[in-house]
Amino acid sequence: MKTKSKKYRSHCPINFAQETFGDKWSLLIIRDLMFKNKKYYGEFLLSDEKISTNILADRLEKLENAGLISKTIDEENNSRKIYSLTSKGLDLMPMLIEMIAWGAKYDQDTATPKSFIQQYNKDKDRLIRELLKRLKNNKI
Amino acid sequence: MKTKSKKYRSHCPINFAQETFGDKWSLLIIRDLMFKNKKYYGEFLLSDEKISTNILADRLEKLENAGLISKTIDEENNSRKIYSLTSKGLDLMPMLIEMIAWGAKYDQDTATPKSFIQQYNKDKDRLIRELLKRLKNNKI
DNA sequence: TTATTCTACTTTCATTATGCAAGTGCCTGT
DNA sequence: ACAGGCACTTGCATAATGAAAGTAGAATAA
Repeated sequence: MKTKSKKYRSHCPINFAQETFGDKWSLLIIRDLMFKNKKYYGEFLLSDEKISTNILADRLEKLENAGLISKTIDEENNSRKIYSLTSKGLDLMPMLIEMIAWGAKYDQDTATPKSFIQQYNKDKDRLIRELLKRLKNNKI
Repeated sequence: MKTKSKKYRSHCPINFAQETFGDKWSLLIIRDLMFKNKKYYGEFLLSDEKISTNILADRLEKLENAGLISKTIDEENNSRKIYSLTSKGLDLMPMLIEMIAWGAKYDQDTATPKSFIQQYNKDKDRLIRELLKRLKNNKI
């Protein structure tokens, strides 16, 4: 793990966000951690989009360096690592919820469950609170 | 402009969004259209991040093909094109607002004005309505 | 104890995307 | 007619991506 002082193209917040996770894979890893209860390297490899192993390793390292995720050793199996979201990573949830709503609206073949959109339309903030609670409980 | 039927890696809404605008430049163009009242090719080139001309042309074409922006000829000068957001593009505003809020929170050198964050904290929906109204007025 | 399997990566190399610089071609104003 | 503005294109070097195979240490089975 090399430490490098990152130079940003600008300090526009959108550019900052894009430079932090604006590639085709990073947010899919965040998604797996946030909505699919995944935590192991091997689990990320199983997602539909079929990330390759070298890219996954690279992105996990970058996301950890950016402070969005953290890595710990699994107590039950020392050859296994547990990845989880930091608070900085969890704070992406409102943005991801809006991204899901947009994607669900414009992809006619979207995999988004109707119940999700219903909850989004009914009470967005409540939806976020519930999802955060669910994440917390699964961590035990 | 070639028409190609796009194959998606999956129909997860987050993946759909990432495949549509998940590179390092597309959202900066959307940002310029949405928050900075830009509309000409030459104006996008002036942004702080210094996009190069070939990448800009490529992204404008992709965004147009994806239905996020549209291109018309400037009536006052036929050698000039006007780029503007479609409703599909405008619908990205809630997501971008959340992205700005996140970026402003975690970039200590953020260029985000305090007033923006204050308005965001006070009444998010109102902020979005005001921004949309402002965009509409500038189009006249 | 030895062998096999799990798990998380690395490495290699071909393909694709990016980025700089320079060039093209169509208006437009003088 | 000509200079300049405007929206791109083209060429080429460099960087990122992706598929496949390889490595290394811990766990499990024989």
